[in-house]
Amino acid sequence: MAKRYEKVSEDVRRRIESGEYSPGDRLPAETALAAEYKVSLPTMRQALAALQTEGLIEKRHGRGNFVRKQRQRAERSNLRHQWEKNRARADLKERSSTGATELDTGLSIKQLAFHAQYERIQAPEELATALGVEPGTAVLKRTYRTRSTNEDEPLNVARSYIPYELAEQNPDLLDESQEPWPGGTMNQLHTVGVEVDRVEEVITARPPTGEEVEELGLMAGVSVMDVRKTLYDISGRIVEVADVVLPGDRYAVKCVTTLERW
Amino acid sequence: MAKRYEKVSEDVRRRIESGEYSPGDRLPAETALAAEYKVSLPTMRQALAALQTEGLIEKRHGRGNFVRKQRQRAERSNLRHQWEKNRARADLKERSSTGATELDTGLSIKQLAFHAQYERIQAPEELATALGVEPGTAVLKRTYRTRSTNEDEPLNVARSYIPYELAEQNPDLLDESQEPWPGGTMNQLHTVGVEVDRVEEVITARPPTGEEVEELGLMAGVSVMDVRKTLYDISGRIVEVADVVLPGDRYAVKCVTTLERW
DNA sequence: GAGTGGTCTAGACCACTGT
DNA sequence: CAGTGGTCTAGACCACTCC
Repeated sequence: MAKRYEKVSEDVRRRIESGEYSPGDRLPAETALAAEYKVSLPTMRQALAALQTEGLIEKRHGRGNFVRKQRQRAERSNLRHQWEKNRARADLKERSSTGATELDTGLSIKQLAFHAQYERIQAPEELATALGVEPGTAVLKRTYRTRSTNEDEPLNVARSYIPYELAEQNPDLLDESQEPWPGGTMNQLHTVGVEVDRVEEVITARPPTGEEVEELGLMAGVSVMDVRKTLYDISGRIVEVADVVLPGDRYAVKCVTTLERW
Repeated sequence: MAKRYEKVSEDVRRRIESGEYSPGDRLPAETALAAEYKVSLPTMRQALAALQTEGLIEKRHGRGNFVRKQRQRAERSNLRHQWEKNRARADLKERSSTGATELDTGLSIKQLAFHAQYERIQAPEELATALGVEPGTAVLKRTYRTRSTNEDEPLNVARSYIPYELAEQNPDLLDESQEPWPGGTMNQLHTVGVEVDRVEEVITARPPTGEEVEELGLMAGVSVMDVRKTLYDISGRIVEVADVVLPGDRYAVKCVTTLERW
């Protein structure tokens, strides 16, 4: 009943969990393992691929198979929205001091490299629905890439969409060279008279696309979280929709809900 | 530069996205595709495996490879907590009418099959930290499995942990035959004098373990979300910790944050 | 039983890593 | 250069699904 590669991967898993190999250790070469378990090389590789998918080992071309270390996760809490709103009306000096991503990661502003790209697009079907506008409406699309300068691995990619009609009320908002904008989106919206009332975030999980594996430097066998954030102003109008892609092994999303008292 | 299996999977992806094959359609047999692309069968299979990992196709043993349909997602909103708290003090009739999972899925209470299992355990290290108690403290562990009676696929698995000291104040809370408890955990806690003040949920994403693939009937190439929920009462004490595993292709987690007004 | 995908083998050759 | 994993082949045989 049990397939050979399953038996093999079970045994290797057992050996890792028993501590015979610790996080960071290199496993014996695939040829050596194949000989030890008396299976062909492709079968051995299938067994190891299963462990990689589970996130237990990490394959490094030309170097070996390594027991994976548990990474420390950055935590992205929804409390950041109140924090950001509070800062939206603060003075320039305070707004410049730190941003929301630094809050998540615990890194200082100098350890984060930041790249923004602006574009004027016409809203396709799905986006128009999300923004509550007619398809084809002009929208300011902003693409952000955040990297840590220590590790060269990127942290996340975000795409933000704002009705063009809203953004053009302040020409500075159309200029990508102003990034990183001190005080973030909440301050930007404040400059065009918008007060944000409610933030809705919808989180889903899926395997990364091949493109994202490249872009985010992901290991095979890692999931990503899609976070779609929708900002409503105090009149109930949607003022921003943003899609953030977070590596599943490096991020946790925290959602704090305070309940009404009895 | 480009590997053959990548070229092949790219082309098949293009053909699917162009609409040559629609969701639900069967692709040609692997042997036929291998011949068409002039690659060996294993290479063809590697190309298809990549598309499976991306969630684009679904392999069905003995039947063929099918273009995957986008499933409808159940949405698990944090508004459910306020909703549940409001019902915790309602009368039995109202509490019995429907529960939080029905709220998420839009299914009626009769379409959901429910299985609960209770256990008294001693808190291991990690759990003790999460509950804010000493390791070894007695804890009531409750395992819930929810299935839809239409589709035979299970919806989710949840494990809940409550300090035993708290649960034993009401003997009914120790009896698994009382499940499904009308009014849910918030009502259960209410019977021992606890008012919940704050809910914290931490969401992470990862590939499923082999066990979960079995248990939740997942396809290979699907991610799962781990939701760790922590309930605080009005004195700041932790009264429940729960771990929920949600299939990434069938669930979305929604987090609504209402901000203070200027 | 015919057709499909799943497992497994034995071995060739390529690409990356470190010395 | 030696050692390691990555790609690819050609083909045998097994397991599942449907008619």
